[in-house]
Amino acid sequence: MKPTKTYRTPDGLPVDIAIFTIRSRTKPGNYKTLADRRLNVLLVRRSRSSEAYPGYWALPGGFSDENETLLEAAYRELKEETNVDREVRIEQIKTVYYPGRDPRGWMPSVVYAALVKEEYLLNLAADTDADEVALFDIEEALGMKLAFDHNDLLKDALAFVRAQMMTTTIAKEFLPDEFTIRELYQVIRTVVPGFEEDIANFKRNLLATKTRQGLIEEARGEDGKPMTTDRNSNRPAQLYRFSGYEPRISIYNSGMF
Amino acid sequence: MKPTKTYRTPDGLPVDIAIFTIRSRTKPGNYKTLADRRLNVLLVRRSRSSEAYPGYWALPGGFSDENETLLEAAYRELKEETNVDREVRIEQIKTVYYPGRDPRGWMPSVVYAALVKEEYLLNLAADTDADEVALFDIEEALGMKLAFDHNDLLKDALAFVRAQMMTTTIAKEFLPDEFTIRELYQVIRTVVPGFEEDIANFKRNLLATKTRQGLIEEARGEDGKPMTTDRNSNRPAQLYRFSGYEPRISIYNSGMF
DNA sequence: AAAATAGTGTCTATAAGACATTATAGA
DNA sequence: TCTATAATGTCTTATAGACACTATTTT
Repeated sequence: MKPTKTYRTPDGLPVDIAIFTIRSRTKPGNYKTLADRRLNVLLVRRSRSSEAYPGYWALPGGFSDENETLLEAAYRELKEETNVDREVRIEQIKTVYYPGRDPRGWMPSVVYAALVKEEYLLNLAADTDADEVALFDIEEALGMKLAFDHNDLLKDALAFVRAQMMTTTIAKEFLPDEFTIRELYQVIRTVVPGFEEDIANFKRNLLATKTRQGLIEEARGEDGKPMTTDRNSNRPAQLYRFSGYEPRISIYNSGMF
Repeated sequence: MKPTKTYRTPDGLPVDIAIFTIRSRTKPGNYKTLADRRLNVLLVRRSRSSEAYPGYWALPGGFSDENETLLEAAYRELKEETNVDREVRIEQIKTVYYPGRDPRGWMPSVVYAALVKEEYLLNLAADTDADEVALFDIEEALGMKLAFDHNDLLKDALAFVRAQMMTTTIAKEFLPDEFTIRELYQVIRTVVPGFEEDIANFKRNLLATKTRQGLIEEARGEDGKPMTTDRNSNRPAQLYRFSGYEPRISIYNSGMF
């Protein structure tokens, strides 16, 4: 029941944001080869001793104010930390509070995850203020002792992104509009290492069949000719794009519903 | 960036909860027949003119305090509204805030959904306080003008429950441990009307096959004999239970991963 | 030729979907 | 005999999964 009470207006709701990106590193070698991809997360460090966890790395965050939505606050955070101002997918993960989660007192947190293309983060260091900002391999970040309960929050955000990776087409947030089968495959595996498939079958499963819409389709130029790329190999590879079909899957019928 | 500021501690975070149940109504007639099932949601009405929306129906809600978790607050709400104190599945849906959502000022809300078995709600009226409490057919509730933005919150909670219904075994929250195929089918259809399958194929898809684990399995008594019920029909029907297998589905391979 | 990725082809078991039919029990 | 649900059976066809093989381009 909503008790009758007089409200003291709080200053704003804390918002923390796990900013994920996939970094590609081209392997050295005499031949063109597939880049290494690693899932990274952006962390910040505040050294001021006025902070509760001085010197600890933490998820970036701040206070939403009463003149903005929570999502707007998340975008503002993203902008402040990375100077990224473009169309970026941001998902609300969860809201947490439990007694003692912040030594300063009553402090809930609304956690968001942002999925950012690597290219958008090129000028990362340049655009942030005096605080330290860096990208970490996700495994490394999970192994660090982060400020507050940010290890838990990061774990939750990661689980969310993993689940989304398998059930939606967020893979596109980490890929250019046109991509090769192996790039897509690699992005999925980067986020969900357990995923493993025969590439040939993988591809066949994604293209349209007689009874099923395709998740992806061949990219064709204006002339109607198939588009290819040789960025990953000497032999040019067909480019694909997502078809726009977003299947809704179900455990109760093996098809879509 | 977390600004350095002094915190005024808020009173607590508002929590609203959409309490869903499926009500069965046995159809009159000379022969035993499948009960009608309807998805219902619990709403409350506060008439005090001190309220912001006096006389409007609303999702039950209240303030979490700094000595409890948000989930505990949701369970407390559930208990206060329905006197249900048992194992009930509660899911956090989302947290909302935008300027102007509450005329009284800065007022976010953490929204939960609870899935409650009908039997638990038998003594509903008896156990609540002076405020009006009632169950509404979901369609009816969506058609009403609810207090605040509760129409939106309800819609979100419903969408969440529908998605979960198709991708997890929450159907069990609305069923006894042992159920017939048609009961399960009916529960799913009650929540997701678009779902439609040939019952024979539906059943075959849920049982184990040579290459796939079963979602459900035949219920057998201690003597090893198949358990049946005649609650829906004159001819006894086989009872089933969920096997405990929770498939994780993916759009990238038609099997599970 | 070597290296690396790209792409094709084929075979088989299986299960999905459509549909028809039979069974059971009580009124 | 009627009503309602329960249960079984069958046929066809697509396709998932396994695996082997060929192709292309640059160094």
